[in-house]
Amino acid sequence: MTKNAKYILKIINSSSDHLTAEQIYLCLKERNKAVALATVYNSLSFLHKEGLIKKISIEGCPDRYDNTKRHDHMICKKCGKLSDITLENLTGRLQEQTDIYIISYDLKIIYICDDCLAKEDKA
Amino acid sequence: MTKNAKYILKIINSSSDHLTAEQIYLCLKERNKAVALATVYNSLSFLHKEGLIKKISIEGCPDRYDNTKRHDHMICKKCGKLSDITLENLTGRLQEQTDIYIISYDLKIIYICDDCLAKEDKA
DNA sequence: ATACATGCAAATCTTTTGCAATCAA
DNA sequence: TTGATTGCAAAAGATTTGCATGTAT
Repeated sequence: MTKNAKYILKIINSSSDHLTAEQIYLCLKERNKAVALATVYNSLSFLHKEGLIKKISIEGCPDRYDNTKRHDHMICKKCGKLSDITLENLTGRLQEQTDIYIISYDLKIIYICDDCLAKEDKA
Repeated sequence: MTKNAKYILKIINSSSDHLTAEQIYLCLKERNKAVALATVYNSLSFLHKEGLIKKISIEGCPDRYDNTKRHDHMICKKCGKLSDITLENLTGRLQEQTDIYIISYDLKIIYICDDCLAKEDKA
């Protein structure tokens, strides 16, 4: 694992946001650890391949990177905000419904966040 | 709804595959309904905005377009093949676990398809 | 006549790659 | 010294946009 990959992993694991490659790049720069954006992408690919980070693809947005602690995601239909949610043993519940062996899953719940609900109420 | 959008919607609804914009473009060409790829994208955006089609984003692949009949997806971890699966009232089950009002969800189950399992067994 | 739909090319954005320079074992 | 790591620029691939033209109401 390279020095840069380590920094990046640390950033991802210590952030509660879901960072894009660009944000991670800027974050490294701020900490005076200059790297090329291409190197960030390369390191992210490596970390992802090794299963050390999770990659979240959302249509129309750059990919986001997340820690691997098990949790699911919710996306606000209005503003696109991404937040975490943890559901109880969903793999088990899914597994009950199919014979196929489920390795893992990727769930995004679509909802409307409180901010957007408040805005709607006003209108 | 424009003429092109109608054709495209028909193609998506009558296909059991999950087509990319490019495939839809080629499909139209075959049927002698020439359109520009940009127009396909524009029509797809429109259809998606109107909720008439579903968009599936998978990392590293072009987006795929799907009919809106409720069903979920499985992705083979090895070969990336995308298939359909229908789960019983998952929204209800999810809703039991959270107070947030769930509009819908997007689930991808990660598994290993039969073909890839067979290949693994041989090796 | 007006507003929308189209085709084409060019622009954009994210991500990957090639290659030369650098670093570490 | 050898091979991996980096930075930079350029390429690649998917999607969007600008604009001039065409079409339908």
